[in-house]
Amino acid sequence: MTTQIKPNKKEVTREKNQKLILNAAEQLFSQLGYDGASMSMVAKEAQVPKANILYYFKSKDGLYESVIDRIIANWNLGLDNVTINDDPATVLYNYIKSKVILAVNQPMQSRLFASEILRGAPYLQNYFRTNTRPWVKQKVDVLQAWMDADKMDKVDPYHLLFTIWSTTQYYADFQAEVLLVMNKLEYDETDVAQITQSIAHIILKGIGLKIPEQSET
Amino acid sequence: MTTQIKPNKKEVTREKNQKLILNAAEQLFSQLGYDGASMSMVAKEAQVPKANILYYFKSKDGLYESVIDRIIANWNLGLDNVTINDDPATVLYNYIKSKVILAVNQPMQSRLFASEILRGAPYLQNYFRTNTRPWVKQKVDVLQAWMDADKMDKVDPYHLLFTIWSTTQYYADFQAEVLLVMNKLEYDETDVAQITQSIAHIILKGIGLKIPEQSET
DNA sequence: AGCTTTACTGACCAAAAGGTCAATTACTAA
DNA sequence: TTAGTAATTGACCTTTTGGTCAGTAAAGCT
Repeated sequence: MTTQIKPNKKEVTREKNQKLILNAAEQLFSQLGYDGASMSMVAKEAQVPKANILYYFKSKDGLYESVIDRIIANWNLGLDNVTINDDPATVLYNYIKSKVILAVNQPMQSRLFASEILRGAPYLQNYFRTNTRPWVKQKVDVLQAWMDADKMDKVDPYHLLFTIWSTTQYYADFQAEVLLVMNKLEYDETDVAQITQSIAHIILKGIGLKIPEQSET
Repeated sequence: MTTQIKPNKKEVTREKNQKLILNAAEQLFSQLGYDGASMSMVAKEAQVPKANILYYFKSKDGLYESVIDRIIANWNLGLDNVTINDDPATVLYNYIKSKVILAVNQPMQSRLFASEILRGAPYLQNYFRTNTRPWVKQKVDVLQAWMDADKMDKVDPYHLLFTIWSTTQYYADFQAEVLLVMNKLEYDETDVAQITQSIAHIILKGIGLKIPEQSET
């Protein structure tokens, strides 16, 4: 008898409930912020007794951390495996494009991070230190190498990354403003292309690159 | 006897106290958000009885609105009196520069707006509709005219404005992230110039302009 | 000085917050 | 089955929340 994959009803329902709770919490936290969302709201939204949430996650802080952890787990900073041999224009164009798509289609997570950072990133500090910082360092090195090889303009690589992040995330975090200013109710199908085009034009040309002809993902 | 400018002690102290309260509230709201800051915190920070705040501002909402109103009153969207005859490079360079200075030196207000917009801009909707939207429309027209006159690249003027806003405000709203990633404790004197230079290089070149040699304000 | 009116505020309140816990229900394994 | 254990949750607790109000102090006016 080999150890079977026991279905274990307990674990199954627990995992199901936890997912339910985390989904509700993610939505509410991203919509109302940490202080704006209450445990009872989460309980109601997830259709689960409040005490159950506390039982699973110990505290509101614990729940919040779990929400953040789950997002991080599925988080892809992009630009994986870039090397100095890659073509900067293609790489950066695809990066911008993917970030715009994320911003328009899944703004919740971006907003949760944004409100976290606005408050000084109490829960993300560690993540930034141990993950983002090394990641950035690595990309900065590649960018610097491209610049040294005269493949692109010499600009501060950190600020270049911030420029890409800010311009793309803006459409998620400040969606309300963008829509109000443009007098729209929501983004439509053409917007992703339009936004990508505008940002890519400015940034790529801005660092001495050309938008690649046809870049398939 | 002409009507004198009566010093009126009552009004004087009231105004002084209100300013005290508004300052404290602005700081706390921008730091902790609407829900994160409580009336008693504001009272303590302003060194004023809580009931006094309620007496002046009716409710927490009222206080919050007053804070926002005061910021808006001193708000300058910049780019005043731009016309098609101005030089795009100079105008945009100065605009970027002034926004970076603001972001680095007075991030509080930017953050307050940011957290407001993140939540769907419940209190700013009206402002955006009646002020920002017309302002943007006007600038967009000038930008469009410059493009039509081949003074700069043809890009969507709305997205160009968003690009300028996002890149500059990023250093205020996401200061915590920027500092963590760059491994700094705070911005130093050289950062303003460095940031301005990087952003201006990318954006101006990105729309076919050159950074003006020496632009004094 | 005395009277009126407005400005203020300490004490209080109901509601909602996050969190605890004892009692009750499942499951599981023997 | 059934005993044992873990999962669940209704009721409850404390603290804090935004907000009220009756009483007091302070101007202002004549």
